[in-house]
Amino acid sequence: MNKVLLIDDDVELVGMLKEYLEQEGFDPTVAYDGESGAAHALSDTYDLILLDVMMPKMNGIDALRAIRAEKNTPVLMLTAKGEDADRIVGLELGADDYVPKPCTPREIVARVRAILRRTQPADNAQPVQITVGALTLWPEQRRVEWSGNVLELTSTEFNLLEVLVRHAGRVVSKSDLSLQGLGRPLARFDRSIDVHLSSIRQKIDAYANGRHYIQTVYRMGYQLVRE
Amino acid sequence: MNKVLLIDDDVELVGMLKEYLEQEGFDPTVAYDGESGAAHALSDTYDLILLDVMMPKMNGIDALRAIRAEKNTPVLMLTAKGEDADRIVGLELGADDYVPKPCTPREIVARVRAILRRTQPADNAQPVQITVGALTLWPEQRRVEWSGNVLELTSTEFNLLEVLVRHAGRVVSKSDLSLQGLGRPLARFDRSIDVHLSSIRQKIDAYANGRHYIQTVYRMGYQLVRE
DNA sequence: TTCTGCTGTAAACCTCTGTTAAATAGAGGT
DNA sequence: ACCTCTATTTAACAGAGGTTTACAGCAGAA
Repeated sequence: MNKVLLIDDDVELVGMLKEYLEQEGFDPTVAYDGESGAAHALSDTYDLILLDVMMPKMNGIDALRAIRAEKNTPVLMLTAKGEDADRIVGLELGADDYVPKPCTPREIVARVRAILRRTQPADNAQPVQITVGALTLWPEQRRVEWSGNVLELTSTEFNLLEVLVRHAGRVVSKSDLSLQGLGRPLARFDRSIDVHLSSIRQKIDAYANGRHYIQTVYRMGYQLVRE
Repeated sequence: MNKVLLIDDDVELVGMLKEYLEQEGFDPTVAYDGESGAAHALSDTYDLILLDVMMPKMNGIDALRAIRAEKNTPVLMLTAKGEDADRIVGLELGADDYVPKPCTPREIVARVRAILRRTQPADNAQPVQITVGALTLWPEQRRVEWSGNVLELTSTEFNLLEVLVRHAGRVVSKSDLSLQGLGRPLARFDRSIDVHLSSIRQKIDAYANGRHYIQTVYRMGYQLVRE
């Protein structure tokens, strides 16, 4: 359930929108001016903030500025018609999107969904970080560390190690390694996998003392041992 | 699904653009001259019309005039190089925007989205701003910042970086980069992508200290690292 | 043990990428 | 038309990365 902070002084709109958001499976919190809105935004963690531009006490621009000074929560601005200048200011300050008012709750929720889709990857998304023993691997950064030390791998070496890490503790056949790591089926006398594994091992050995973390399983493939 | 009418006699561009529009979730209809284009526009209801200026039978200006006589459908004009006068006329006649040719499908779709955002704020949700790590990109304004510093990119460099940003954390093949960023399929010995990437990297390196944010994945493509 | 097929690794070889510079193509101005 | 400025593509070469080769060492079977 996504927490949404709704900052707007239009009581009627807020009431309607809050109801609509609840109905659509969100968990909305409400603030009626920029000051208390910003306070809420900073004191709690929200998945998204809906922020009106025109408001008493502290307008949306200043509220956004206050929020952005400390947090990076996605913000969707609600702008009244013809506030074209504000639109640019809003964008420069780092609002993620804007909806021109007047608009229906349906339109707003569509935007909210779009932003959340971007900011929080769906469930089927892969983990950001995979750790096996002393080895930690970040697929989206193509980065590997062995107990804090960065391993300087080439891209193919990284691909192969990634496959092994994802199947840690199980034997991975050369055929699978070739398919997933090199992107082609294993040919009859192809020794590439062996050669790459050899160099990966050498790079790991620089930090691992003695133990062999990548084991060869005769005629079966390779396996990354998990502690 | 937004219905888009595409009126242009450039068969190659139309083919590519149609495909691209479908891919991006639009429902394109095609006409190859002004006369049949205007007929389509008047006989059916579209959310937007893409209209080339230079065409056989009836040019874009006259087609626009014919359409505007009866309908108020948003129109995006495609103008060839140096048709400066035509631009103004086009806008005076009530075109909503124009794109100077040559341009990539990507650029056109960005404009289409911008217009639809104004005319029907709901469905075509597409955030105004995309942030990946220290990098923030505004597709509609064709503007990029690296932690507050504006990156002065050329048009092609921007296109390529935009593609990478939209696929942040995943590898994008040179073939896709060429198609989406340069608007043409990758040829056998084409090194353009590499050269552009090199200069984008240099511009980023001015602000990034040491780390490589655009990684090369040997034989696969490039990947923008995601924090 | 001895034979056979598999694996480890270094080195040769070849392909791909990074980068700079030169050539080409456009756009704007005179 | 011609020149100028800028963006993009092509060309060229150095260097990094990947594959193949070659040979030594190993594992398992007879």
